[in-house]
Amino acid sequence: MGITKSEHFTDEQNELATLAKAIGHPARIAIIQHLINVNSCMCGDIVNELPLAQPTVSQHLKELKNAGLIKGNFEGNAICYCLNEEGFNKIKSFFQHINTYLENKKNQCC
Amino acid sequence: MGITKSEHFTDEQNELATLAKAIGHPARIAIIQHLINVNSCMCGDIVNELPLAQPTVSQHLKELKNAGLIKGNFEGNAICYCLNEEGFNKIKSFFQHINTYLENKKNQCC
DNA sequence: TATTTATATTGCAATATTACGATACTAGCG
DNA sequence: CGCTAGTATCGTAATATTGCAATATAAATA
Repeated sequence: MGITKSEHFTDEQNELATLAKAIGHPARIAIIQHLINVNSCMCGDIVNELPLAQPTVSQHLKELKNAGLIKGNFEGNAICYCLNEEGFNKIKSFFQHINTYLENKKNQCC
Repeated sequence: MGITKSEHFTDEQNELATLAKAIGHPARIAIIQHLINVNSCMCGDIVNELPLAQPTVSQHLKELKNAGLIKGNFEGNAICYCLNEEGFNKIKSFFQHINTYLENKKNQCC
């Protein structure tokens, strides 16, 4: 139905899913990578970096912001975007957990 | 349009997005967590663990499998699913890159 | 072979996402 | 104030995702 039954899952599961989903689009991956490359904060010229129209980029930025993966500060009439540690820290432990498990597993199955 | 302009992005960006997208659903997070918990491989009783109907679970498993995050082996008439290191390793370096960046950044902006 | 068990596939309805043109909003500048 | 540059929001079309009932498939077992 296109509707996710979030109420049946734990808060942690829903939160991790929201974060992963926000990352799950090539344009948003590109935005994250670009924010890492231009070490100092970037503003709206992210639009120039992407093959997408300004409203579309704006929408992607909004989703990353809502998920807590980036933050944006007003600087005059422009906006300075950068990565938000908080969001990434939340996913970090999830993947660390998986990696630890996979390292110890040693093909017990499959 | 619901259509992603994948052709405008790099293979790496598309691949990372596909992986993240596959993880970006609470049911699929739950499946991954369950596969970690029951250290030995699980079969179809994942269905019993989730508040979803069997066809829905089957569909989620398929998506995780297509993304390369799990694999499934036939064992008699049942199927043994487990995590697939390959898929997780691909995301690993992406997040490590981000973490290294964030650790060195020290609030230069925003 | 018929039955059971385990899983996948099909088909469809409901909803979500993606993309963009048009437009609105906001801050700085002349 | 009027204008411009930078962003956000609205509205809408196209497509994707989610979920499930019904059904198909496959292996084991009686």
